[in-house]
Amino acid sequence: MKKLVLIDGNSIAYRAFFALPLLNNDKGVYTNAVYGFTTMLLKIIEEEKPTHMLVAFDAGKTTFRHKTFDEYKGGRQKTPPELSEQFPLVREMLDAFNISRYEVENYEADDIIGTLAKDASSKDFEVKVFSGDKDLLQLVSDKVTVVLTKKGITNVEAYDEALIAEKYGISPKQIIDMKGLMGDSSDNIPGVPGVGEKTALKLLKEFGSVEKVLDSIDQISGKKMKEKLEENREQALMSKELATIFVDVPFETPLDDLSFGEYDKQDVVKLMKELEFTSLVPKFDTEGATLEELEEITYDVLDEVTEEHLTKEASLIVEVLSENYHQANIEGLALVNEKGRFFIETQQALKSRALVEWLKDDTTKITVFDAKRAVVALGWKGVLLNGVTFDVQMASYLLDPSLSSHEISDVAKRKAKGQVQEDEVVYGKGAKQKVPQQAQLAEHLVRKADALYQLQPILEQELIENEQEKLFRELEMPLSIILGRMETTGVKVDKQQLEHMGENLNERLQELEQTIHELAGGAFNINSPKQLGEVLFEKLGLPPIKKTKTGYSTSADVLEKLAEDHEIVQYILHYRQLGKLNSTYIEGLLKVTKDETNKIHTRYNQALTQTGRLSSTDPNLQNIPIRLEEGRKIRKAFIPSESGWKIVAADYSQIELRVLAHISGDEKLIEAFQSDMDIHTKTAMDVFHVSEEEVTSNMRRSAKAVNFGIVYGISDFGLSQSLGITRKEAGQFIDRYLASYPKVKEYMDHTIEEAREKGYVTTLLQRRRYLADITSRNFNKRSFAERTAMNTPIQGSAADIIKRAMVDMAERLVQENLQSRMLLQVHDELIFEVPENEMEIMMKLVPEVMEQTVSLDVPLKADVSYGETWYDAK
DNA sequence: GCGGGCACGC
DNA sequence: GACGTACGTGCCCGCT
Repeated sequence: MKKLVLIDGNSIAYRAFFALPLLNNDKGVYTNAVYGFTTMLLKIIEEEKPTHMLVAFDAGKTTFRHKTFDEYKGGRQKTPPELSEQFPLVREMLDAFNISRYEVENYEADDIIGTLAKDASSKDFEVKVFSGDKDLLQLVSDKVTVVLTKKGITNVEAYDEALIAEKYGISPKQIIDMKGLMGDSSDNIPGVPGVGEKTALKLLKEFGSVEKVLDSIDQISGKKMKEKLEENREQALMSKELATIFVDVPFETPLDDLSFGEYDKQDVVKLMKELEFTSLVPKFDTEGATLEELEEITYDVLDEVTEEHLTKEASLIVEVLSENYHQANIEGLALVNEKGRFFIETQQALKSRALVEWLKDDTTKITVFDAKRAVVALGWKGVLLNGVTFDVQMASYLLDPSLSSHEISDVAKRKAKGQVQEDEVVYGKGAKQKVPQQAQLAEHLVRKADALYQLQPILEQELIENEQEKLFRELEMPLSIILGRMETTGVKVDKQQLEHMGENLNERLQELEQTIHELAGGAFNINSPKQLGEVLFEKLGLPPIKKTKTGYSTSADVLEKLAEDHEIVQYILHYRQLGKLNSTYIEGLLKVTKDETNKIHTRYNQALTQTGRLSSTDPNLQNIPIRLEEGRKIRKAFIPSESGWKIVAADYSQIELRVLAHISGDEKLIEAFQSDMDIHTKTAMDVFHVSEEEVTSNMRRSAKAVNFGIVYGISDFGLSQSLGITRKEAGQFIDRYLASYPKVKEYMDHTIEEAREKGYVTTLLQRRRYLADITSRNFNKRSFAERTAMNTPIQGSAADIIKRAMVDMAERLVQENLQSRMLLQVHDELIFEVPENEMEIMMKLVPEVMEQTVSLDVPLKADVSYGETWYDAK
């Protein structure tokens, strides 16, 4: 049965406003009425489950009732501005929920509600009216219930005919007569003076209506009462008229257009967050699970998996909830293929011979989401997953790395395939994350697997259209397995070494702290930029060189400029340096080192960066210190996992600039690399027009900074910062560089042009990056997009190359039957652990594979070294 | 739990 | 001339 909920918008907003303290958010906007209104909405949606809904508002000040009685609603307090300013927000909230709202000149919300209640009852709707106003009770019928707020806003009472009879002893229609007699001070309806609720009810029970009471005045006992009624005959009739809800308001919209159900939950959450209704967001999310109308999905829960259920092609979910999938719990599995949709409980799955064999089969074609996660999580449980051929997350990432989410639910939504709830909705997040009961879990996993099953051909087609199929199949998919193996292998650390360094650092930090506090003339938290700023720039009166949003900048480049002014500064810089080492690297690494094995298992994110590089987390092993000797010593703690083995490290020399030489075709650059010159010296020669002998260390330093800028796409501003020169000088520098390498200039212009035409740039192996801002009228946005257009093919192609080298290298290790293991990748560097008897071959093989993995117009060069620790492999 | 400031790598 | 300037991760602080 259809159910229409009608809400008296003004009344509920008023109630909410006065029931709740005058909350405001941090922008100073009052939100208490919106908040109360929203909680009421959520409650109504949850409890009433309406199929149709409308919120009616009063429009304007005057209504047709004012023609009858111009003092109607007179003497009423003006709506406080703190409330009236909230009405637009209430409307916004309703729009987010996609709930109809209506207001019309001349009529009150009551009249709109009355009109619709009448119409809907005649069409066999069940109608529920929500208000704080007793007047509405006159609408009650066998089809219409009126819910009145009692106390606060969510404490309500539902009135049907029986309850009205019980409370007042009259029928709903007689509520109007009651108002006619007793009046209503809040609406300034006069009624009959001297007649209150008691008398009115008594009269109505006896005579039935205002008219009949007036016709029968002679039968009424009490002289005074007779007089009052006689004197106020007209006023009583007028009051009745004023209290009568008008049920024929012009309203064109067909009832069916008031249907409620589909709306964008994101919009609601966004608005709730804007208004800082953070407490409602999770509440809403869990309700959202039932709000979103998902079509039913059928599936089987398999207690026993047999060959019957397994086919060559399938989609698979191996649900790992923890962000870190190493040694993680698997919550359940789901499988979709032409035989059906299946959920398998984890324990059942792991002990099913048929399933485990199927997972191990490398001739199957399995579609998953985040292949590495599934393979690694199963791997830790001793189960091999070998048949993955399609990773939906990876496909989505390659098709457009700029998309902020490659979650199944988002990809499904984007491609309009499959109906999936967001993980966050099903599981919650943060500390409140938990696995739902099996039925809900099973359905969620099956829906995800089903979506993958449907998404796979679509994404595959798009990859083919983009000419990215090869990148996907031959590079990223194999690489994901290789990375998973590297992560699982882990890298061994010398805990005692770390602990020893930690003790030493702690001692020195204490001494430094004491010195700094003494020089500052008091104790403070050196790690707090706020407190440090106060000490340096207020207490000690040093000149503040730079400001941040929140106060003084105390960054290293600022402090370096102040080093001459006060002795304290050098100690602070040193304190910072050692503090960083201690907290991030010593304590940080010890925290993530596995106890039994003393190994660290990082995770590489292969579907994140905009350029195609990897990133590394938990811990990040791509930013272990190297520049300063003090920090570099951390690397002494990274050791081979087997005795007698060594660490071998190989890094590409100037891979980005070689890529630039190749794609620009610049003869001078190519020639420099073919003759294996020091590229920064060469750049200095070309930019400053001097011979090799004439290049000073300063010139080389400048040239190096320019090359750095080219590689990372920095601006003239960025270059000016790194060289400590003006922006103008930096700009001239870049111009001179481009004049020296005309083909580079051509490449830069060409790639920007291409980005403008196509909307994206590509790398050597067809990786893409879309640049929406390339046509922006905003200079900054456009400039940034242009630098990105120039830089991404360089950095991205370099990423392509090392990734391919990793795939090649993994293959060669198998081919050559080597025990050596690839452990880490740091953007242009690969780290291995190698047994003694393979040292000779690896020292030759690794650079060879890295150099030969692609053939460019310039040679690639990889330098290789080895040692007992990562530190020593230099 | 989150944003800001800072610092590490490439 | 604007206005904020390679990316990514993680620590601590200070606020909610």
